[in-house]
Amino acid sequence: MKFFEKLENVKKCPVSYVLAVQDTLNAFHGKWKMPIIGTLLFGKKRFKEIEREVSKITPRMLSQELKDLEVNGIVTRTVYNTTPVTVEYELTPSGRELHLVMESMITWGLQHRQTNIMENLPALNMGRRSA
Amino acid sequence: MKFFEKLENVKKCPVSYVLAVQDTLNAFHGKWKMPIIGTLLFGKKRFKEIEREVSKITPRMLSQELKDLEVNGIVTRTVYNTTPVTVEYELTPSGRELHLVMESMITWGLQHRQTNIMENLPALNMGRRSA
DNA sequence: TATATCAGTATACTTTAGTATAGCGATATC
DNA sequence: GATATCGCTATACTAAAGTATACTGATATA
Repeated sequence: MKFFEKLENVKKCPVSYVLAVQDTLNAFHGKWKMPIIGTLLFGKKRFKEIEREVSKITPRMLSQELKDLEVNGIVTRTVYNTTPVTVEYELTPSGRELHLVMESMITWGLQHRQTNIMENLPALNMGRRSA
Repeated sequence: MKFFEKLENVKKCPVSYVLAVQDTLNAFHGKWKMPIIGTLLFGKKRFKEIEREVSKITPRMLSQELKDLEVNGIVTRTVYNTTPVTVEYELTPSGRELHLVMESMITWGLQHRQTNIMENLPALNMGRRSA
């Protein structure tokens, strides 16, 4: 995927690429999906486990986001007929592949901080996203 | 950056990585930053040019997002002393590097659609983000 | 009998994000 | 003299995202 290496090629950027980017941003959309996916990269987890590990999330938000991720093919939900009921959430293969996107984000983020931390510290206080 | 290749390593994931991911998501945060960055990958542009090329954006949002991107070190703003005044927006080197993140998003998005389009079409209607 | 756990849902609320519309002052064109 | 362009800002609004708090029913533990 070296398509953008020649910047002229950006002009040939097809609609399907725009949709692909949108889908990816959607996977991380909102305040909670990233930490949820992050914790599930460690392995499958139950509802209450995720709730405990994702700091400050309410059950309402967790429930909503897990449904969203399920509908979008990023996690699977499995109910076990125990008492009380056990529900396990696990990343799909596609969901697990998100770690590649996260790696590119880590690379960019680290580089960006390095090149900006000298000149304009205030830049890094932007974080609308940070609670 | 093969850190996550061994999944056990995820457990060692340092705080700086979390911040890096947050910074990157921040760069794309909201409805408009992605299309703005996208259009600026073609080269530097003036305010009105961007307004024309990013469909349906209002000057209020464009102004706000450009400020945000500037403060975050992703675009530069240059004022030329012409009449009427000319203002040019351009991606910083760091901003240009975002195309790597976008590539990984394209790769994931295309793959994800391929593996999901057979089984559950409804999944791809999720798009909260799409206007 | 009282309390806790499981996986959530219900209701009401606050905060943040985005939209709609109008306007600025200087200059250039009709 | 009327209108258009430049790069925005001001005000008022709607819609979306997120929070707070309480609650469910079955079971297990104290």
